[in-house]
Amino acid sequence: MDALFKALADPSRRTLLDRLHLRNGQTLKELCRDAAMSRQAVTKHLAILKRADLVIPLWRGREKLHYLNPVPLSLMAERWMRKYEEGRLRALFDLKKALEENRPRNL
Amino acid sequence: MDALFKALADPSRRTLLDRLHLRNGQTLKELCRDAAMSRQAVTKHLAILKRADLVIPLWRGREKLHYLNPVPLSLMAERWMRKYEEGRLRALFDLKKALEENRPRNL
DNA sequence: TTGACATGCAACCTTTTAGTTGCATTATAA
DNA sequence: TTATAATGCAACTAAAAGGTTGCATGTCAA
Repeated sequence: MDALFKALADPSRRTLLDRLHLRNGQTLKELCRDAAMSRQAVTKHLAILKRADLVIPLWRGREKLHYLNPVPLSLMAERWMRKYEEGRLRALFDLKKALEENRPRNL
Repeated sequence: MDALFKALADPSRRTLLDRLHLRNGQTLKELCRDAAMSRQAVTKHLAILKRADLVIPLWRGREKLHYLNPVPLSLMAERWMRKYEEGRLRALFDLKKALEENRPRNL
C-alpha cells in the first residue's frame, strides 16, 4: 500500500497514468514523445508505477507495451478510503462542535 | 490536489490521520505520545497535513486541537479516482487482449 | 548478417524530505 | 505575577527522490 501512495505522489507519474488512461498499451518511446524529460527519467517513473502494480509492461519483440492496471486503485478506494468515508459526517460534526464550544482564538 | 497526494505519501502522516480518525481533536502533545519521533517531526507532518487541508487545527488556550477534515479525501475519490474507476473494465480487457494476441516474451 | 532502433543498466548530480537539537513565545495555574 | 507547560521557529544533517549523460544489450528489417 505504501508503494501505491508513493507512486501517486509525483505529478509526472500521475500524468503518465493519465496518458495510459487515454490510450492504453503504449511503448516507452511513445510515452516519452511529449513528456518534457529524458527517456531514462520516464523509465524510472514507469518502474515505480510497476512496483506499485499500477502499470503492467508486456514485451512484444523489441517494444515494451505498458498497460494500466486499475486494480490497486480499486483496492485503495475500498480498503483505505472507505474507512474515512464512513467517519466523514462524524468528523465534520466534531469540527463544528469544537468551533462552537470553545470559541478558539483562531484557525 | 498535488499537496494532497504528497501528504498521503508518507506512512507517518497516514498514521497520524489514523490516530485522529480513532480519536478526533487531539493536541500535539497527545499525538506525540506514541509517535516514535520528536515533537518537531510531528509538528512538521501536521503542517503538511494542514497544507493539504486534511487536518484543521483549533487553538483552545495554549493547546492546539487537531481535527480531521474528510472533505479532501471525498473530492479525491470523486474527481480523481472516479475517472479510472469508469475505465476499469476496459483497462482489464485491454490487458487480457494484449496477453492473448501477441504471446509476449514475458511480463 | 549487419545496421539501426528500442530499451536496459549504472554512475553521477541536485533538490527535497524526514528527522534532529536548541532556543523563543504564549497561556494557564498557583 | 511568575513558574511551568504547550507550542513555534530556525539551523542543521542524512537520506531519498527526480533527473541527467553515457554506454550496453537485444531484436527486427534490409
